[in-house]
This record gives sequence, C-alpha cells and structure tokens, in this order.
Amino acid sequence: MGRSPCCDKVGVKKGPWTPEEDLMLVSYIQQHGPGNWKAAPTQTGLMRCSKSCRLRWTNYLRPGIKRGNFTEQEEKLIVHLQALLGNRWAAIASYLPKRTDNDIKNHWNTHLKKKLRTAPDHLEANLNKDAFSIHQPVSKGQWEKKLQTDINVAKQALGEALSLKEPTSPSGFSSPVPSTTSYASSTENISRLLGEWMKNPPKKRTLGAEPATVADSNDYNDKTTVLAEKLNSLLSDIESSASMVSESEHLPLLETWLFDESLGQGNAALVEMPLDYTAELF
DNA sequence: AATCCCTACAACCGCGGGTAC
DNA sequence: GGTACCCGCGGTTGTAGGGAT
Repeated sequence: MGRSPCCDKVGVKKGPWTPEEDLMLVSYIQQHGPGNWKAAPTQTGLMRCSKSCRLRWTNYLRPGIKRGNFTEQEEKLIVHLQALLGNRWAAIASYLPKRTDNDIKNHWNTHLKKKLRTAPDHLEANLNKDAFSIHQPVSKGQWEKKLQTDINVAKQALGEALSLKEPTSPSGFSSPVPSTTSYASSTENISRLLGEWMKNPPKKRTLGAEPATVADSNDYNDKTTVLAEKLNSLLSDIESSASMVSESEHLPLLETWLFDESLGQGNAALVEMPLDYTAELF
C-alpha cells in the first residue's frame, strides 16, 4: 500500500530543540492536551514533524519525569525486567513510572550492559538469553515449564520492585528511595534545560535567533529569561491540572496477573534461574 | 595546545499495530 | 476487506563534552 512519510522531508527542522520550540509545544499541549500529534506542527507553527513533537514531549517535557542518576534499586529492577521481558523498553518503563523508555534504553546500553558484561559468566548468560524463550524449539511441556519459571522470576522481580518503597533491606538494596518523591517535575526539567542552555548557548544550532553582537546577546538573554518564566508558568498550570498518577496505576497488567497467582504455590521447584544474580552487580 | 578517542544521551528512522473510513 | 492514516516502539545515529595522548 505504501506508507506516506510522517512529514515532508523538506523544510522540517531536525536536531536539538530550543527553549522557544519547547515553549510552543508546551503551550499547544496546554490548550489541546497530549495527543493529536499530527496537528501539533501546523497548529504551533513548529517546523518539526509530529513524531519529533511527540518524542520531545514524552521523553523530555512531560511532567513527572525523573532524569539521570539511576538508583541501585532502579538498576536492579531494570536488569530483572530486562531478563524477564527482553528489550521491551516501553513495558519495562511502565514499571518505573518516572522514567522514559528512551532513558531506560540508553541507560541499559551505556551502563548496565557493560556492568553485566564484566560480571560472572552466568550473568552474561542471563543477559544474552531471550527471556521469553518461546521462539526456541522446545516441547509444549518444556515451554510451559519455562513460562512458569518466567512467572516466578517476574514475581520475584516485582516483589523486590515493590519493596523499593521499604527502607534498606540486607539483601542488597542499600540506598532507599525517598518516600516523598523528589522526582523532577517538567518545570524543573525545563528550568534546568534553560539554565544550561543560557549558560552554554549552542554553537551549531540554526534557529536563526542567535545574537550577533553583545547588545543582541543581552537582548537574547532577556528574551530567554522571559521564555523561561512563561514556560514555568505554563508548566505549573499543566502540572496542577494533571494530578500525578499513582504508582499503582502504572503496575496494572503484569503485576495483577502475577499477583493473582498465589505466590510460589508448589512451583518453587520449577524455578531454575538464579533470582539473586543481580545482587552480585551492586 | 591540539588532536584523538570514548562516553552519554537526545533525537531520528523505519516498522508494525490499531483504527476510521 | 482494503486502504490510508496515526501512534508507539525499538534500533540506530549524531554529536557534545570530557579525558587521554
């Protein structure tokens, strides 16, 4: 049938987003809500494709995103879930509500993969194996057995994930997650972005709004400050209207499925995978 | 000081699923 | 049922920044 491109390749801006663009997008979302990304570029006047707008919002501007500094608990959970689910980052991200799939994917590729690689052999075996080995030519009985194993692994992972709210346990969780979330809000994310951006204006960006003289530069900084204020104001509005989703709402599917099963009933013997393998990493 | 190399991460690309018509 | 379109996902790329040489 042939798929039309999501956007015209000509005249579409690519590369890093500027605060001005962020502001335009945020103000659009304030008016229309997230979604209908197709209309976003035309409605806002952004020279971006719809996909780029969606990505910018979901990975950066969306309220409640925590960025950087993965805790040991988060890393452990990611490793568990990656072993269980494979590279299904969106699914994994649904168990870390403040993290984006892109962030988790990047962290996995740059940090955790390396960590696992330097770990003992059986850890690497876990890294390399496909968690749901249904593609392997195994008998139905074997597959069911494997599935049961995966279920138990998932229960273990989720049990540990949920215990993250608890203070340090002797089993390897050393730095407890704050009970009152200190997760950065979108406002904070953008404020930080603007701060960094003002300190280090991009050299190669091509928005055409960069100052040519000192006077221009002052004016430019003033404008950026105004933009920052406007952006903060807009984001405060958004955040106050969009109440933070409780963590329980992020754990509906697999968790419900897993915990509907009575934990460990007669299945312990089927668990073959060492569940504490990640403990050695941290 | 200049250059090279490596790392981290933001953003892009292509594909598949879902759905309205 | 077929087509066109939108959206989301996962893999990959581009690039800035920092450290090593």
